[in-house]
Amino acid sequence: MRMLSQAVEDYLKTIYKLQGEDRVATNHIAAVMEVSSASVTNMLKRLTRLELVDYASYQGVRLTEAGTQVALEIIRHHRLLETYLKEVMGFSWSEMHEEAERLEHHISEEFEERIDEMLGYPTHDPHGHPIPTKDGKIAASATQTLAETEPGEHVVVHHVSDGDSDLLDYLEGAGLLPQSKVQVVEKEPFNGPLKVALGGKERVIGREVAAQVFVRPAIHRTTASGTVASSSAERTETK
Amino acid sequence: MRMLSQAVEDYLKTIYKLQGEDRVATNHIAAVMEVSSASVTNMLKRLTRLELVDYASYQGVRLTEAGTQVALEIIRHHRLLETYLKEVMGFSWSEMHEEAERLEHHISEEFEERIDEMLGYPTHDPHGHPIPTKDGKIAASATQTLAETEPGEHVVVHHVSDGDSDLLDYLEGAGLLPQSKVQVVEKEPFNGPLKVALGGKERVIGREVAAQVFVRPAIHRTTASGTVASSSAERTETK
DNA sequence: TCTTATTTTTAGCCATGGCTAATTCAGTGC
DNA sequence: GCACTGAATTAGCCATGGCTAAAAATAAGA
Ligand SMILES: [Mn+2]
Ligand SMILES: [Mn+2]
Ligand SMILES: [Mn+2]
Ligand SMILES: [Mn+2]
Repeated sequence: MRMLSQAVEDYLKTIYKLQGEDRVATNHIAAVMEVSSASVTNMLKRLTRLELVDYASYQGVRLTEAGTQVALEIIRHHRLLETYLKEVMGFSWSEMHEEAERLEHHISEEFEERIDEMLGYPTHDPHGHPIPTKDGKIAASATQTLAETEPGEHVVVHHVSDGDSDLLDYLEGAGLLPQSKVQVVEKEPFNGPLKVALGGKERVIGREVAAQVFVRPAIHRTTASGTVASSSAERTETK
Repeated sequence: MRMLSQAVEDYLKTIYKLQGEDRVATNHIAAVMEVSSASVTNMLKRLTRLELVDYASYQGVRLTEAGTQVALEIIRHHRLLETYLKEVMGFSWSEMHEEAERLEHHISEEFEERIDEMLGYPTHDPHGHPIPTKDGKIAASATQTLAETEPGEHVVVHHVSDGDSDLLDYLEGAGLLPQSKVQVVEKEPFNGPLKVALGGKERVIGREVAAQVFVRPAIHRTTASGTVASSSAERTETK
């Protein structure tokens, strides 16, 4: 396939993220990408010619298999870059995302390979999002949020929303990053705050924040030393 | 200044490299950049509107002070990136240059700052080319080549040409990289090969290769331990 | 079913940055 | 001073990817 432009790659990535079971609406893409609907229609026609999407006027759009592979390749770049920028280069949450958003379109396969190796072939980025493999497979993510978790339940943070970097700074301070073990102690009614226990301390967090924290049930097991360890069930269904 | 495109940045960089004392010709830029002369004229008009060049029809072009600063900023990115890609990420000579050529247009000031710091604020890239400072100053380079060096002269390799990566691989194997101490032993006439001494061994190299190796006279001094050390006179005139 | 509201597309415009072919300019030789 | 030649510019085209405003299609409500 001929070199794809940054614009084409960003459209494919956006469609990938918006498409669940059903087709994605023109206006939806326009809203997320902050461009006019007319621009979206124009691009969808070109993506159709490139056989990267399956599109019919007024019927919305879906990625073809080829389009999906391109989207996953870009997402792989993005997530490997974020991991590298944060772990190796010490970028903050906000800088990291912005930088990865640009560089994802400009690194070579060689560069991708090097950072993957330097990072020890990570499977998840700093947000806890799965990193697609080189051959375009991606692990499933957790769908349960901390806000939906019932008091008494023991969970492990799987991933956190990557939309708001101020939120990420807050979550980092609160210790609510991927791998953290959390227990919900209490939930105030009427969408009130949650009292959670983590790292031996109790802490109150708002319902909105809790809805951005995705969790998996913790698995309890007794270690050789007799202490109780827990971790999330890591299902790696590739869908 | 508004965000400049990759094309604009590459034109400025090319003009910077071509301009010595006098103005640069349209055809010269076209040849180096492998675009048509018409495209160059078109771009020069736009660069003029942006006040990045001083251009008059049929009279050639020169960078303005603003244009020079942009060019130096891009060259700084390029050379810091090359150093990082080679030293930290283990890229080869050929991959390194290609990668830097693209990434130089897409890294943030933050990224530039981080790699500068991680590298310990280097003054020269792996070719021995000076890295412009953040405030747009650049050290002078050596102008004498090994081919011009007379037998008996002791010199230190200052920088090597960065045009041909196969040549760079060869020079690396020959030990003719920046900082290497070399003595010309013999020069065959009629543009014949040179016999040089370096690292305690003698070696024969072609005149063409020697013309791509830039050197400075070695300064001899006696160390405390009695051995003789030499290094090049590092003049850092910023021009 | 018919009207209305919403979504989407079309039409037409613009900037960027390429290209080829035709023309114009500047310098050299006569 | 004039013709010639090579360099440079102009004219006119194209693809990409934005935009606004108008028109058309679809979905929803009475
Ligand atoms: Mn991100
Ligand atoms: Mn992007
Ligand atoms: Mn280079
Ligand atoms: Mn470049």
